[in-house]
Amino acid sequence: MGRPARIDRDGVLAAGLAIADDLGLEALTMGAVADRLGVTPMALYRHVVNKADLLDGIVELLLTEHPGAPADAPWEDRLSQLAHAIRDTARRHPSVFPLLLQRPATTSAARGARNSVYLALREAGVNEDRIAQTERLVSTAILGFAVSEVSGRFRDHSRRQLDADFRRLQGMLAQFIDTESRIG
Amino acid sequence: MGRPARIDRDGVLAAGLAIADDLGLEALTMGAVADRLGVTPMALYRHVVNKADLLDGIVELLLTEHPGAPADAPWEDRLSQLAHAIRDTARRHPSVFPLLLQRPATTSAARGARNSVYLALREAGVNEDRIAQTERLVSTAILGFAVSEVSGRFRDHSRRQLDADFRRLQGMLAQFIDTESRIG
DNA sequence: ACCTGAACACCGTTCAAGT
DNA sequence: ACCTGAACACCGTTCAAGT
Repeated sequence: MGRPARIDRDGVLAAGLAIADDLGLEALTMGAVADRLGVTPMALYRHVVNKADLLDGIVELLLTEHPGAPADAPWEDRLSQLAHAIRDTARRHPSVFPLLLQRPATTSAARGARNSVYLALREAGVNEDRIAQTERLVSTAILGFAVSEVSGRFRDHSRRQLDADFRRLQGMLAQFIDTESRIG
Repeated sequence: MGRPARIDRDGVLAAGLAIADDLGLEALTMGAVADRLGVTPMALYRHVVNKADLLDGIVELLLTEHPGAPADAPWEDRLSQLAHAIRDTARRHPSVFPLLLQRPATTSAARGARNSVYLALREAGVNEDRIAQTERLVSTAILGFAVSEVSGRFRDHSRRQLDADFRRLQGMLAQFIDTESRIG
């Protein structure tokens, strides 16, 4: 006989993300998530297979957070917007974001994000058989910077300085893409 | 009345690193470290203040692992050697290495590594007031790539492909430094 | 000075039992 | 179908006690 579910997977993931954002990754326990949902820890196991699955789901949330850039803007602007969106996501979720650099981007949300970059690089004139490699290097540089920034590696630097660093990083990547497109 | 110490801090850190290397970060418990040293977990607390301190110490070990590049080689070679040394360290310690991106590089070992890059950039002709920023971007790109590689983000790519990516990354950074040196 | 035994609060996870 | 109570193995950490 069915009982109406009081919690669901999305709710569990959202509660977990909120805890990590507010209190840090080590405060993200099954008990804390359960408390926030008004339920016992054991109830969570119907909705996530274990804590690793919970973490995977939370990281996946980050990828679906921002919509893709408008397709009509010039590719330079779209790439720049994408970079800023990544940086903003990192700032909103400093505890969870670093995990993005540590798992294979094989989910459909990850593929979607990657494809936005592919489209822009194609439009930039990068040769087809160089696009995947160029995307890896560009994305890795942006992610690496965002992780460093939100997890404290640049703790001693001002926001102003980090903004300047980020602009310079974007300049470096633009130059790189430009060179790639000439190799064609 | 003194009793000869059976373990010391360096031994504790080394044992911890070995466990993380062999069995992964989640196997790195106070109990596992103690077992490896033939001692009870409580004995560790005389040599590390707590588990966070143990982790900090282990990460610090990574920085002192490889000696600086020979100072007489041309700066391009020194920078390239440094990049390869970082990548090698990442491969030797895939579980612990990602933490490097997540803490402020304020220890003396970190300062030493950073200074090697400063020297090379100065020799490359980068203007003094641009050197620190250039170092941050170059180091972050290398670290970000190395972390991605060893923690599974590029799981689906062959070693051959990743070697090619790394070469391309170094090319991008060389071009960047070249541009910086022209701005002078 | 250095290590241990006992003890505590907490954590992830299971399983049978309740509704 | 969904949640809970009881239970288990494990974890980090403390403190007083042993040598």
